[in-house]
Amino acid sequence: MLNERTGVPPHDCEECPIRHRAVCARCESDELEQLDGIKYYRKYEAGQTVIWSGDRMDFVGSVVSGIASLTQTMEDGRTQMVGLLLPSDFVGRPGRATAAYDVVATTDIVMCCFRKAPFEEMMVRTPHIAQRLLEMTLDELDAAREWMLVLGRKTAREKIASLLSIIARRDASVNARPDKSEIVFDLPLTREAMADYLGLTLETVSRQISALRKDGVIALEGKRHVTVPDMTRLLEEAGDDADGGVFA
Amino acid sequence: MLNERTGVPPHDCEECPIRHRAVCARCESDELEQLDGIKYYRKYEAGQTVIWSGDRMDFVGSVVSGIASLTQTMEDGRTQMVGLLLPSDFVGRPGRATAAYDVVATTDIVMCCFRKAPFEEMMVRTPHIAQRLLEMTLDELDAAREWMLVLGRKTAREKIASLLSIIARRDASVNARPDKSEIVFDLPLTREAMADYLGLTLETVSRQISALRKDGVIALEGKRHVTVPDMTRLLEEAGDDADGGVFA
DNA sequence: CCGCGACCTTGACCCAGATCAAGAGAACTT
DNA sequence: AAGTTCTCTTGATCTGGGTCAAGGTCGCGG
Repeated sequence: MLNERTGVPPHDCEECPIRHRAVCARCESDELEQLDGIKYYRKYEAGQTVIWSGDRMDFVGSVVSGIASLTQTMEDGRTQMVGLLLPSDFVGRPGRATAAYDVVATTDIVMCCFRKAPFEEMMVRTPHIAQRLLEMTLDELDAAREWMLVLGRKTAREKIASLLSIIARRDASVNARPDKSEIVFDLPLTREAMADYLGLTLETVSRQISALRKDGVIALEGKRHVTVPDMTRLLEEAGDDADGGVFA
Repeated sequence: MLNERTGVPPHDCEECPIRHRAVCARCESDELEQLDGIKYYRKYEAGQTVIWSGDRMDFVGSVVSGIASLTQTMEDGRTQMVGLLLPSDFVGRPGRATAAYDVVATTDIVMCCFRKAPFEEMMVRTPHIAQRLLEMTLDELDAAREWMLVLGRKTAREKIASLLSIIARRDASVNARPDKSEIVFDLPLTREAMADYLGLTLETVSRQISALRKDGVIALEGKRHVTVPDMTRLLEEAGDDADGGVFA
């Protein structure tokens, strides 16, 4: 659902009917057009749970605005975020009846949903869509495996730098500023959410962010507004060589 | 590529043309039949690298026998295994020109390969196959995310128990012994490979295996032959409730 | 039979990150 | 404006697992 590796921008609507109406005003006619009546928008507030793991899931859809997360929880309360859902990311799995993870709105979000049965019918009629879904799922798989390296082998500092890189990159693809080399964005996650994503505690997240600030790798205004003066430096800190890794 | 979550046995050939000739002698006529000439078998010895990350990859295929692994490596040598390829698991990604990870033969392996271009042509002609591939990719994605929880939040002991559970389960689905409740199998991985999969060092792996043996959770004969007297106990040690988690 | 190399085990010590604890901002209610 | 709550920071201390080091076991080739 997240698409860090390829970083496909959200507006490639011609070849991406799924993302169509959810994010792109340009597209006016499409297969999905015929689906009106089975398509609906839905809003959730920050902190609300969209679906609980194990629940019946009778829709698929994509995030229009805001950020949601996929989370797994153990009985004793330990939690691990397994995916970030940014605008244009797809939610739900054709052919599966129930949700495998909790989906939680991290900020206020709007989702564009399709009832699952008709969507699946359309998938069978329209091979194009199945192909596109396969493509997207492979992207998600790459992102998940990239993240396994982060979780298994990187230090806390590298983990933070990796996360900031990904967010910076996603943000940059939306708000391109070709004139200036520095990248500015707002962190869409609390320290706790970052910790859940990185397999750390929130205290460690806080300390490492402070350390990166102290070392001039990033600058902070308030708690959430981040400036990255030198992206190459941040990538080095993430343990990726500048042109490989997450940005390949 | 690995399929821990659903644990689909390797012989569902009627609905799984991809696995067809690679693993199942029953299937005699199929789309893939027509592909002879573009299909070939290949052997690798334990330790050999099948493909290097970044290399051009002009085939797809599946593992017939033996075990291979998908591995990522950082410049400084830290490595993380991101997938285990057991017999019947699929390798390669339609639509991608290069390999994203190193594929290494962990034991001697035989692979059944198809040249990629004709395979992709067939995929377009045969929607059935695209659907099946999507299904398999979703399974892999689930397995990868399951593993993110293991890497991010579990203790060393839980990690070992999780890995043993997965191997026991895969093995059990092949060599079902309905008469006895205890499960017996040979570890197909060195301590170092286990460490790379679990995000640990080989010393910690060794210590935790010793601890599980001392506590009667498993029994060892030699270094590789494992007996699990009580699977429920092992699952508890893995931090999964007995009927949830990896075995869901 | 011996020596060698691959694999594994165990011990001693150390450190990155967890845990526990205290408090500071900032955005709300009332 | 004062309280409340949510979020974040920072300090002090503890510990799980990493690191370094020293064998042990087994299979293989000479």
